[in-house]
Amino acid sequence: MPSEKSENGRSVNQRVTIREVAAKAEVALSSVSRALSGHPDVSDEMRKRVKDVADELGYEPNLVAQSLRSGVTRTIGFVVRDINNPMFALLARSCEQELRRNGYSMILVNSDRNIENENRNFSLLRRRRVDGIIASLVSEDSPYIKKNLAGPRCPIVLLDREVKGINASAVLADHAAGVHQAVTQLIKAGHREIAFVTGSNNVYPTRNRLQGFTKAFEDANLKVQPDLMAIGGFDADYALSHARILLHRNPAPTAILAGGHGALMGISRALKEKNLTMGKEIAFIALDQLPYLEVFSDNISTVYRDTEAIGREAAILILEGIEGEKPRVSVIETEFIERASSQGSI
Amino acid sequence: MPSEKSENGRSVNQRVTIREVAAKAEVALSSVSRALSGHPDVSDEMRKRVKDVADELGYEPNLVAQSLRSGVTRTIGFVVRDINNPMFALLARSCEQELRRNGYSMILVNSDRNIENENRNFSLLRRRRVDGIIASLVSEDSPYIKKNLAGPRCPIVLLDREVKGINASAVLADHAAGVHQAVTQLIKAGHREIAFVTGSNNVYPTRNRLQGFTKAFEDANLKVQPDLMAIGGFDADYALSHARILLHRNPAPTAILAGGHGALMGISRALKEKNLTMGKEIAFIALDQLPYLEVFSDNISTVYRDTEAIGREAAILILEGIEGEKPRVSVIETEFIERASSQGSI
DNA sequence: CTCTTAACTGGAAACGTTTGCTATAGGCAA
DNA sequence: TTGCCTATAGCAAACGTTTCCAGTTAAGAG
Repeated sequence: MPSEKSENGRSVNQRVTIREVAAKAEVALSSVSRALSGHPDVSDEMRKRVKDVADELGYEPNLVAQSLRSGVTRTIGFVVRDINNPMFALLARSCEQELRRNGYSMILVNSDRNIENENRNFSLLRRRRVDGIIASLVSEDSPYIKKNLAGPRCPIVLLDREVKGINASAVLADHAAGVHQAVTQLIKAGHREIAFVTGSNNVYPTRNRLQGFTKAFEDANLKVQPDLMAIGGFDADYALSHARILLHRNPAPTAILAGGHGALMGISRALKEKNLTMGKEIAFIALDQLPYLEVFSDNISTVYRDTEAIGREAAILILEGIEGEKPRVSVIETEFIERASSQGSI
Repeated sequence: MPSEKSENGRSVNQRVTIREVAAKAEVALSSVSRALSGHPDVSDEMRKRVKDVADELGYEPNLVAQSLRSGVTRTIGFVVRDINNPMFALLARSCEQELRRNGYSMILVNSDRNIENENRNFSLLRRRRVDGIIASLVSEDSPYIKKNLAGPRCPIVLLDREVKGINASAVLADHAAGVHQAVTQLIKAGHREIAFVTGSNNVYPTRNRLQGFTKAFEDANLKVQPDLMAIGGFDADYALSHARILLHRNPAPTAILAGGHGALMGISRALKEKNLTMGKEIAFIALDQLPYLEVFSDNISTVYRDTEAIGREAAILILEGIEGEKPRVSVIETEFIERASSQGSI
């Protein structure tokens, strides 16, 4: 392994460039470039000669220079609304895997539920000249949204967001179907006071879930009770305060749906305060694929969506965009998985 | 907000360059560069003029070109051994936050517990000319390790790894102390058959933990029982098969320590198979800060380490390295947090 | 034997910045 | 007035690649 030793007299701090390879191989720069990049106009002999010298010198092409010249960075930006939500870790991971399989790297940036941060993140990624951006937006109507989504030559994939007037690709989960199944099941089991804690109404998943929720009541010829729906924020503190109110209601809810990680955190704290156990005194259903749920407790009923599939699909869509294909929307199914916690005391 | 509209006649696909800013402001390229980068040799009038034009045109400097010219990418590579371990999500997140606060981006790559992947990851990051690499290595003696850690001009921070003959910085957790506390506590409570499932011996954390483990027995004038120590792999399957063996032992262990995420997964499955509950028939202690533990069940005793502090510290060390400071090792304390699960049936 | 063509190879210009050096202008001291 | 210094601005050369274009060689056709 000759490339391991610090190459004759040359300083170990200096990186070897294509120029040195060319010199040592006694060929032109352009030939080195072609030989190593798999260009067809190169003789076998030349290619071998160059490759040998490159290996010998431990040449590693400078991707920065390649990017500048070729205009392509082979990098995708991933803007995530709230990295504290473990669902996004799962999502980003599967997405990164798929991208890497296709020769792309990922730069992940976190907006921390803040629109200004989000805007800065987009700007950063543009300055880095990423080839595409996958984004989980804080909201669907930020003042910067037009600027950031209609950018020059940079395909966008939106995650679970609908922004009108933008032709970006998107991966949407069909939350409504799973929620409909779940609530229908609860109703069948005799539940009537079904509470729902979920995010704010200005994003697609909330709207979509509520559609499924209300439709389940309609289909059962029941009226949905508005004061059992806590809509307005994804964070745990919000969920906690609203869960407290819900639990003190009269009549008390006999079942409760948690719309995502934050809601689950808040609700589980509120339940503990009242010494209630999920699935015992109150039926409980979690939305989203929360990795720790599957990992640790196997009795929580869930409206499942395949988060890793979403990540992969996002990668596929962004690669399509880079290839110049038209943006398109991809829908991921959800499914109610019934386990012990949705039984409750009824 | 004039920069939002697609700037007079110019194609929206073309990015505006420093050259166009210079032309429109009727000054030299170099003046634009200096004005925007805060160089001192610029008059106030020039700076204002340039900034106004830059804003007007929506100029966003090309970081690729900047990097090529300046030799600095303001990017840190993060090589993670196994992204499936949720601890790393936590770690990477806090690290990224700290880096970003200092104007750096992070590229995260996953080795998937494979040495070849790890080697490729290092190579990729070098080609991208990252300014530094933070790495959680698969093992401490891969054949590529010398090449990858003694690289040119690129500071390295190792996470929980000791590699001799390399002068890289490192963040090490003092696992031994926490494990010692935990085991001592168990012994005091009357436990004698204490099992330990942990990773392979060729990495620092395992060795370090075992030191704490055996020392606790020595300090109590007891002999550690080698057949209760399952050493050899971090993955859940390994842990599962070994936990099965341990649970069938005679006399059965009355307490069990899980060395990290994989071990915990395996053990919890093995316990379920035998219909045992953590903290009931068998005392249970988890090592590492596993986010889902804190989040979901509040009764698991833990040898806690502040994972986010590790991430921050890694960021600090890598930034020091970039500043040209000498590598150094930073130690993070661990602490036994006693909760219900370590009571067991004794 | 010459001409055409194919198959390579080399030279040099770009990509968008930063930065060292040089030039100009005005201010101030002599 | 002259000379020098300071503050500022411009020019042009890098950074390490890719890629267009032109040139060379050898082979095959006539």
